[in-house]
Amino acid sequence: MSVQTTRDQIIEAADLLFYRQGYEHTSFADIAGAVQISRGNFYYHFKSKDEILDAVIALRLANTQRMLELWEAEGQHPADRIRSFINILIANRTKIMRYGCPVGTLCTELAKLDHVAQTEGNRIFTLFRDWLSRQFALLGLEPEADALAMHILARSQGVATLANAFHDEVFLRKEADQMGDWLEACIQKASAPQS
Amino acid sequence: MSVQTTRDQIIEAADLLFYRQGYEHTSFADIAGAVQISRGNFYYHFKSKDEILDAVIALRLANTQRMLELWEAEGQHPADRIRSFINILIANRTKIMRYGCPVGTLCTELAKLDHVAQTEGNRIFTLFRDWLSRQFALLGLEPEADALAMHILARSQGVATLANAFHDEVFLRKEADQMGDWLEACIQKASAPQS
DNA sequence: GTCTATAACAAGATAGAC
DNA sequence: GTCTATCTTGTTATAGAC
Repeated sequence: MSVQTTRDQIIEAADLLFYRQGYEHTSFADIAGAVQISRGNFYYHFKSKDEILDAVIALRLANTQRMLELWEAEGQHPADRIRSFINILIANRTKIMRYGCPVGTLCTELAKLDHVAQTEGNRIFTLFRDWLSRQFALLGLEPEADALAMHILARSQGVATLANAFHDEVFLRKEADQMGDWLEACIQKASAPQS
Repeated sequence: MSVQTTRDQIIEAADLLFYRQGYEHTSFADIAGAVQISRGNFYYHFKSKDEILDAVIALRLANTQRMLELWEAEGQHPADRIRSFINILIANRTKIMRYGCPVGTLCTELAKLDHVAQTEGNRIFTLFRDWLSRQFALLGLEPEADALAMHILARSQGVATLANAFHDEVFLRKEADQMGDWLEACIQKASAPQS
């Protein structure tokens, strides 16, 4: 791991705490404790708590972008890439069952707080949405590509919410499988002649 | 409207505020302001904020129970009853787009706060789950009834989350329609011979 | 100039005594 | 019902170390 500036450490600690405890429930004292610096020292790096949130969202946007580009490079077929998306439910199942989806829970919280960063937070969703939409378009499902992207995005959100509430891994795996089946049906439909 | 005790007024006001602003972001002062009583007087009725939360959850449990019994009485066929469930997305679309699903957002917040009332809050989900499961069983989908209940519950949660983030009514309506289609396919499958 | 720690601030919270 | 106590929050001011 490369050398981290104090600023980066703050952002990283805040990122983790915002995910685990929520934005509002995380105080400067919490972050300061994690980074091992004094509370007041924060203000050399950030002018306000909102600014830390902005930085965390920017980090998540960058990380998401990078992940999507990786999936794009790794998956030859668009269907493989969409499977990479479905697979995050499995790969992150432990965290999801404990803390929910990082994107969904943040956007939900910001909406409830009527926070100014709401729009910026939703851009993480938009990143997934547009990327998925492009994959479905590549599958030849052009006119409905965005609706299909929103559909699978919603499915994953719902699964995360219930897996979090019920701490149910069997349910999570079963639903992920069903999303895979649904994808297969989409591909079949794309390669079938127009009805 | 019948006469309300002060206690009932507090619970009702807290119920609304917890939904709109979230539990943690709602203070005693907020509730007191809504009910037009002094902060101290509140103490006569509730010893702590957690106690108000318990009462709010109890109210929501009772209201949900009543609603499910109504759907059961109104709908002759189990499919009609499940359609009543799907229809709440449409009926409450304005609130959902502004504040999300009352059940999902509360359970998500309590999970993040690691709150003691988490288990009690999840019982609202369980109420829907068991009721839906019974309806699917009545449709003759016995062994998979609970999985189907969880599936449609997850779908509705995902739709609420994304409709809230994107404030997209068209999406919400389209997904509700698709849930209706999915239900039809379930019924078909139930009446078809074993494969 | 770069970074950090300490102290104190006002506003807000819950809790509770009277 | 009023009034207070105490704690925590985000924030600022200031002073010191590298």
